[in-house]
Amino acid sequence: MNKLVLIDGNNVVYRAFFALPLLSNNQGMYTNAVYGFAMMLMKVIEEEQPTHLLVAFDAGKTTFRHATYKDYKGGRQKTPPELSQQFPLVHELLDAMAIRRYELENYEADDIVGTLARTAHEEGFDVRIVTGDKDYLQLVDDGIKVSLIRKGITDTVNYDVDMVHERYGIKPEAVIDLKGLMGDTSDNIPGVPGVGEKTATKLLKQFGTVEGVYEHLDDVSGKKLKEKLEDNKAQALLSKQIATIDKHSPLTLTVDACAYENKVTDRLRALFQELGFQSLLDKLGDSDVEEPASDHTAVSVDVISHFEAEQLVSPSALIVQMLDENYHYGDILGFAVSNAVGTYFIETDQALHDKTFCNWLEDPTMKKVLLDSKQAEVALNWRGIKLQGAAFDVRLATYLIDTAEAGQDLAFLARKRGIATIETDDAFYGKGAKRKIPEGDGQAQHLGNKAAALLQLEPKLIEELMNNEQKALLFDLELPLARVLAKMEFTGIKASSETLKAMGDELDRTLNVIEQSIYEMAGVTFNINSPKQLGEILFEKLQLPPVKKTKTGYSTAADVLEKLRGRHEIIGKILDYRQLGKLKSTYVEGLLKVIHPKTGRVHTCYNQALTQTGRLSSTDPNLQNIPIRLEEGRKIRKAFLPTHEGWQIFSADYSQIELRVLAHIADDENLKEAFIEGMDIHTKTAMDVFGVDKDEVTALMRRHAKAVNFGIIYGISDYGLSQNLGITRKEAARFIEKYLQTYPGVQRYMDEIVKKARTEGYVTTLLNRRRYLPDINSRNFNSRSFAERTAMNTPIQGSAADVIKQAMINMDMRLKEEQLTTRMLLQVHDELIFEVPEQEIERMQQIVPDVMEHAIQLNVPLKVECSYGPTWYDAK
DNA sequence: GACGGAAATC
DNA sequence: TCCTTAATTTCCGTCT
Repeated sequence: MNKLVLIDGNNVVYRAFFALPLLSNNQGMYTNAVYGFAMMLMKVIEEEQPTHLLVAFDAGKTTFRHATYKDYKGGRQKTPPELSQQFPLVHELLDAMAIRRYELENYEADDIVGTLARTAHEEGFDVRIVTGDKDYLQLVDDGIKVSLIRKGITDTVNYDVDMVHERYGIKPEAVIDLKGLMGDTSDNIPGVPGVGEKTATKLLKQFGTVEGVYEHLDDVSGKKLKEKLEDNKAQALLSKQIATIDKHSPLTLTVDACAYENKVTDRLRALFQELGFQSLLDKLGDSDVEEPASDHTAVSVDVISHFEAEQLVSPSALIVQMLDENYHYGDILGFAVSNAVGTYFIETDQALHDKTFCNWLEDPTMKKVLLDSKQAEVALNWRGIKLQGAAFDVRLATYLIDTAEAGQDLAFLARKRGIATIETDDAFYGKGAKRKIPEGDGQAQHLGNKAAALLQLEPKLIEELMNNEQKALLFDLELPLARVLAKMEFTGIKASSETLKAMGDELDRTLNVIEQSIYEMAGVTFNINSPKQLGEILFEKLQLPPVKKTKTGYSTAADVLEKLRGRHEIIGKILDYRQLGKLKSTYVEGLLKVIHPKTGRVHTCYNQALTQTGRLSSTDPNLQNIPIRLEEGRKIRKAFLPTHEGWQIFSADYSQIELRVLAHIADDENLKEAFIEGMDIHTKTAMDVFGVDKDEVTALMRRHAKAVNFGIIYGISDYGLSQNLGITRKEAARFIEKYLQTYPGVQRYMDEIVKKARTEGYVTTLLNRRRYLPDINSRNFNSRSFAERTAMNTPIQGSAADVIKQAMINMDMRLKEEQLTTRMLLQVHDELIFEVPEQEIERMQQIVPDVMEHAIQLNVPLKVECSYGPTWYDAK
């Protein structure tokens, strides 16, 4: 049987808006009404399994009802802008779900619903109406049911004829009479003053309709009531008329046109992603149910076995497709090229043997638009091809425009800019274990689509960058940096598996001993690595006092255990076990797995378009968190060596770069002075804050000053500082106050940057990197506070990232200019690692500080400290 | 396969 | 009254 579901769009969207807190996505768009509406839709579709579906909206401000009664819906509050903004999104949602929406000039949603309900009912449809408006109950009939939203958005009561009778004591068609008598404040319908639900129901039970009441007015009991009815006859009849849903409105669509197929489209996925609806995205489930491929064949793709020179013009978009995230190891699945001449797909083997194509790849005058230029360059490098002419990188561009877009699939990036022709890689190849190349030749089309989208995206993205004043940031910083990083990654750093294995054996022996003593102290054997089991042992069996809880049980985090250290000797053992276990599994075993079998080197992947602050991140392996703080861990660094005998590992790190950047941005005289005078910054802070002379600064004072300095660049809270220093919150608050008095420029900066974030919605770094902070005006204290701290921190951390990125580019050029054989290997946020032949050490000690300290001119000096040794461990 | 807890870095 | 210090990655155990 056919089933039609009709939804009063306006009503449900309103309901959702007021039922949910004012959510927003990462771009600051309000989304709560859309979210609630989507939830409701998905629930109804699942429960009702409709064959036909329509969402009706009110059109414009006036309807035929205003002609009869000019105050209809008068006195209503204006729609808040936070809500009206969301209606276009609701429309987009419905389009993405391929659900019919409809509005009709002069008519309200209920007239559309009423008319369709009637016609569909006559055609034998089962009809279900979803709304929060009780007026709709007048439509209830055999085969027409109304789901009335009670509270929230998904809590509904289903009304059939019996249910209406049970609740109101009248037949559904008498609902209009009820309203005629009692009125409706929300629609500004007057009714009869003094008649409420009780009286109205009683009257209708007796006389059936409003007209019936007036026909038998004499039989009405109660003198007062009779008078009131008499005086307001016209108003009662008018009210009934207004409350009556028009079941014969002049619709321009038929029930058939509302046919609905429950399909999950890429477009919907992309929209949910854009809106940040992760939970709904998960609900959509796997992407097996896809749009028909025909939607993705708009681009005509030539599958070729070799290129003619005329087909490779400049500029061209180039897709170098891989499946494996790790481009050092992964296979290239094929290439696609799209340009003014056409769009082409070529298989990997044929491409790599095609002279014309390879020459084109290596020709710097032939401009290429890429999705991820570093990935392409490194992958080709492993195949002996030196990619040149990488003129544009969509990944980097979109990252700069909005860091929140980091890691989005090309399909999403393109769709957002009106190019809706491609599927996501996850949809096309499948994700996780199911990832594979689909049967048939669909891949050529998919990659062709991607290349064509890249080509179209470039001018749009350049315009967006221009509007943000970020063109220089892309073309003079990130894009050149990608070339430098590609080289560093491909070079890799030599790692000794012998050293690692020896350390692993040593760790195993120690771990075994500790493990046994822990079991002995506990009296049982258990899995020490399981926080759950460990919690039970410590806090139940051994009766230690729990300090902190997690969602799932007792916290056994290091800072918690540290507080229990004196209570039981097992605590120290557990901390040791944890520490060494981490070394063994992550660093010894982890690193052994990623030493390249052919090169004996470790090739990390830097993610240049991920962090919200502009820093790089490093994966496979992460070489930015190799231990250094504790000696046991630091030994891991002994496994990292220079390529050649007699060479050195050379390390150069910025001293206090973030505080220097803060001094510059805040333009604080006192803080600047400290750096200009070359003082120890923490001692200087201690002097200023405690008002003592240099030689009066105690170790404790310096430690406190250091903690405040550290906290200040993270956007401090008094609570945080008190935890860190083990002092009371009040004392911490006084510290901070004192600090900000000492450095009034910093205070001014903190105030201004938060204000700027509030008005502009984002903050920027020295080189115009941007971070949006949608939560800055949130009513939720925590979200807002977090956004405020982020506003203070991001310009500092991000500008420091700008500085070192510029330094890397300059360093790369300088090495070339001076024709050195030294190679840059790693970047660890404020530190660069090189391998240097003995005879170049002296030169490097001059060049590196020079280049790094002058990467970007600040109004305080930058300072770089260098060191070197036969292994990374010794470069200290 | 997803999630939470823990730990490593700057 | 809440709740409370930036940014990451990796590993392990547990649950579905």
